[in-house]
Amino acid sequence: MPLPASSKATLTGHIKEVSFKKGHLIIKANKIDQNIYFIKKGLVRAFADIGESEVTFWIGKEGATIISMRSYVEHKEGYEHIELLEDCELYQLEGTILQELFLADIHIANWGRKFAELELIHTEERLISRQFKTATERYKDLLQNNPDFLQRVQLNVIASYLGITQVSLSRIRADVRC
Amino acid sequence: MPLPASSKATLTGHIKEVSFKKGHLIIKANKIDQNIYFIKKGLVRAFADIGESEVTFWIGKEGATIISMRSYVEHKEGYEHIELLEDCELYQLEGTILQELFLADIHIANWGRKFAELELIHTEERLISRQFKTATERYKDLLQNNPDFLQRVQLNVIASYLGITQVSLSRIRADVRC
DNA sequence: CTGAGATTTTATCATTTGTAAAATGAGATG
DNA sequence: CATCTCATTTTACAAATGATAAAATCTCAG
Repeated sequence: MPLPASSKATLTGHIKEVSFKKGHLIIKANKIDQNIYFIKKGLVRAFADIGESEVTFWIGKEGATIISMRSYVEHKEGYEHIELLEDCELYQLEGTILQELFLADIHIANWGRKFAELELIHTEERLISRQFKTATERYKDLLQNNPDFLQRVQLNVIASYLGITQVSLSRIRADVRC
Repeated sequence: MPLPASSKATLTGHIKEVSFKKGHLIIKANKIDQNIYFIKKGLVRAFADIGESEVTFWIGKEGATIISMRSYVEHKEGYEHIELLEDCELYQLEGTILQELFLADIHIANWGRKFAELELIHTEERLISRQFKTATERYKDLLQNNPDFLQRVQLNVIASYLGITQVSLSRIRADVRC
């Protein structure tokens, strides 16, 4: 979404650069964290605790935006942890400031709208593909669209992201090789 | 999302009421349709053609908003058909007008932002639940949250919406009865 | 280099879900 | 009422995936 120079300056004026080590939990579940981060360098996953286990439902790399969805949208406790899978350099923007900017600057409001809309399409497409594609097809899609994830992310996380067990993923990988 | 009276008046000024019969395809896949509809009365589903079969990935009733997601967001051909499951009364707003209003009225821009954000949370939660809940749990959730869907929607559509076959759904229903 | 711990793969069996076809039910129509 | 059509359920069998445990492989500090 294009932003006029003045709005862009307003935004960047409130941004500071931060970096964290691999393994750091930048956002914790069941807390309100309205901060928004943009990944300059590194790799990150969002996961939710489900009873004993955890479900990874999002992986982001350079260029992606990190938020606690429910904190950002509804100012309530989020359901996800966000963990750095690599050492990361991030741009940080305080959520409270962003909320004010949304109300003050129409270009920023539309930029925020576009962000949510694009994420929405992306999530909806994943939901649809989950609905009719086999695990093997989903793996191949990942291989096609984000081959670097396979190099950079542990397979148990990939398996969770694909909605299967690690053992199933291993079987699929063995099949695909042939 | 609260709207000041003036913005609300602007919006409603551009709205017209329309109604269609059950079975009507209000939005067709592979076309650009930027219109946005609000359901006053009735029931609607969105589905995508996948080879021979179709995947229902959204069901909306009174109060819901109907759009062709990719048309609305990216002004490209949408991937979904939207079909009326009952006779419907709808409020219609032309997409091109709405896009102009987004750029002209900051309150409407933020209203549009909020809409996308809430849809996003809802879709993400469905994706997560799809990732770790069994088909039986998803059926019980639907029973809990939208019991009327079971009365108003055919079971083959419900099955598709839950991401299972109609046979599986029938098995689950037989189990749940016991 | 070596060994401990982490990660990945294999093997086995149980369970879930899919496919196809038949049986049942519920309405509509003549 | 007889029949037709469509929706739903049931049955039988096949395929995919899950659970568990064990083996193989990889990583890296010492």
